[in-house]
Amino acid sequence: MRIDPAFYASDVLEAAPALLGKLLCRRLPDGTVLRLRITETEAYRGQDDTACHARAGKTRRTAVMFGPGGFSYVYLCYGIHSLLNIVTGEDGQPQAALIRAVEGRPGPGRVTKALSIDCSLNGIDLRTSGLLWLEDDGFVCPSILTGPRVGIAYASEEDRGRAWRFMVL
DNA sequence: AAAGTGATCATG
DNA sequence: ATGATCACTTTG
Repeated sequence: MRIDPAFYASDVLEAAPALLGKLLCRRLPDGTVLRLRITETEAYRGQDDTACHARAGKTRRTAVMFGPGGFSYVYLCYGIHSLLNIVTGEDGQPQAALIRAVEGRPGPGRVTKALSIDCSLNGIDLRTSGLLWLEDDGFVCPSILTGPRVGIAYASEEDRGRAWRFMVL
């Protein structure tokens, strides 16, 4: 079943680890439905987080992060890879959880490749969309590891040190 | 170790 | 219009 809409309003520091074990679901243009279990996420939290895209304020690209939780934030990284984030939190607080890996697909670029996700899926309402959504099948992760986020060398030392990366064993 | 790739955003 | 900057992957 689709996850509770209220889930998306929670703070990203709760939501990002809670996404582990959930099913990322995608209906392809040909009608095929793919379901892949989330195994790794990272939290990006607010304008004070120097690693977060929202740090410089609201722009066209980051606008969806400033809205309420429950929407997709997809952007192109390094000219090649589309990266998928789940926007969380209340309206006005820019937060999102990056989906870094799903079962059998380590790497945020591989996740979107496996599910055929690109920037055209930015801003999707995950609570109602038939193209992209999340499901909870009751699976509970046996244990969760945390660590520093990846690829944010430009962030402040303090923010680089935060253990906002979450992975299943 | 480093290329490859293109949207994005701040400059002018 | 131009240029720097990337929440990555693959190849050697």
